[in-house]
Amino acid sequence: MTGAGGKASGSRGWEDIRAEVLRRIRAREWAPGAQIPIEEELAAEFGVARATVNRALRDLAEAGVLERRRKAGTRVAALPVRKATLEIPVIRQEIEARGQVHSFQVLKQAFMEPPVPVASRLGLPPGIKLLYLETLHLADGKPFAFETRWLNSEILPRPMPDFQSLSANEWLVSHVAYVTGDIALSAEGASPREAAVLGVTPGTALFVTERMTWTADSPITFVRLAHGPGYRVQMLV
Amino acid sequence: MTGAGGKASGSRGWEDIRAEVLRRIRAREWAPGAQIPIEEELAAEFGVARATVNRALRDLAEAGVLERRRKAGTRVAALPVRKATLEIPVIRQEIEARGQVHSFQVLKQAFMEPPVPVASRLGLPPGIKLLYLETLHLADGKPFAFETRWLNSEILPRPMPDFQSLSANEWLVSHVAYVTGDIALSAEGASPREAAVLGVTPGTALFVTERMTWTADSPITFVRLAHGPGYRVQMLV
DNA sequence: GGCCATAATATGTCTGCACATAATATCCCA
DNA sequence: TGGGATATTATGTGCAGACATATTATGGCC
Repeated sequence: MTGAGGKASGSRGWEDIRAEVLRRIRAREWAPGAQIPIEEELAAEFGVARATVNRALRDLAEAGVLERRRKAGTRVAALPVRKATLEIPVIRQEIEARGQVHSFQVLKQAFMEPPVPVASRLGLPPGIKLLYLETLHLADGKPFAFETRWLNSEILPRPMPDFQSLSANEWLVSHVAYVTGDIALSAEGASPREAAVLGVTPGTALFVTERMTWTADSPITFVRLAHGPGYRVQMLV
Repeated sequence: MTGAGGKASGSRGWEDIRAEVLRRIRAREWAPGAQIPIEEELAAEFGVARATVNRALRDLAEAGVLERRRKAGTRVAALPVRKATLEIPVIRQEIEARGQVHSFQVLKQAFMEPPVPVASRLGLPPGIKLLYLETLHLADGKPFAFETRWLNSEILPRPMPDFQSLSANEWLVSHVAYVTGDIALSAEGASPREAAVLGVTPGTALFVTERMTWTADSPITFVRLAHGPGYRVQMLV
């Protein structure tokens, strides 16, 4: 058997169950919107415990293929929301994964009042000062991404980390671990400043990611990354 | 109790266990890279079954917070790969979710040989003909996204669906359910054709998504969506 | 000392049972 | 007939025990 310690007959582990359910959905034996048999029936049919069926169906529900509700049963999603998982590595890893060498330059570092939109999205009162950093990330010495970051200095230890030698990005992931946040992706024309830093002509289409992160109690940072031409984000569905 | 039928003492369900583990990680009681106690010890400590601890730790591992290997044990991810989940709705839903009205125009429909890169990425021999569709999606009558699609006509029923009245997008999700695929996101300057169709000036930064989808046996479709200025993709971490 | 077979170990999964919970169906009474 | 209390039901979660699997650690052999 694939997994464990019971009987087994035709199908084996929960992944086999999942595969078979998926096959029936694809083959339209179970049409979109239709209800599928209850866990007990499936367990009996496949000759496994209900927990095993539950594991398989739960997995498909997480993937958006099934919709489950107590008492109401399980049905095939009518308009399935496809979900893709994006893995957001640290920039250094991203560059090294391409076989290139990562380096960076801190172009600016100062305590400043953030623009109102940044402060309000971080949930901070206006007038408070944050650490502002401008960093250029290079891959094999060529501009890769331009980072502008507002950082809540409350969370920094003293003495403050030296962001000239360790990027704020990496300091944060390894010292303020496991925050929540949101990400926005967009396309924007390069501003004159961005164009100059990245070595492109103003107006060039840049791939921009903006991230806001916070812990339960306090806001951490707002980052904007402007990626040079040719940057692509790949995801598997 | 939160969940079920056993003893219980301090902590209750697997979500409480997960929360407590996460708290210890955030509090640096368990540092990044460090190994955490084995499931049995945690189960004893929390007064739950090992399966419950397993559920909690598995969930954190899926989220990228923990790294688990048989025999090697469980450790806190040193450089956590943050994972964000992107939900890809059908365009109509996306527009309607903004409170706007969706409509679309099919600008072109023809059987053609696809460009070599498209054919090869779909795993098709050169020279085969595919259905090519150009569609402009509108939100409240204003250009929203320009869709160019190559569609494997083998999978279409005859008579062919009328893509003038039902977008290929929606026909596919409800008739060729649950395919796998990949997605690429990028920023590109508008080509003259795209600029004309979307009503912007050439070179304007467009947010481009390209999707390739296939079933186990055969390729389905390649779509490129060029979104007008201001388009943003939001994700939660 | 180096290498391969073997033991040890932590996680992965399954069974069978039980109770919890949420949501729907049903029934009863005004 | 309407509406609220109650029964029913499918999923959600838990427990204990067991076996499976992947790795790592160990030991013996040459």
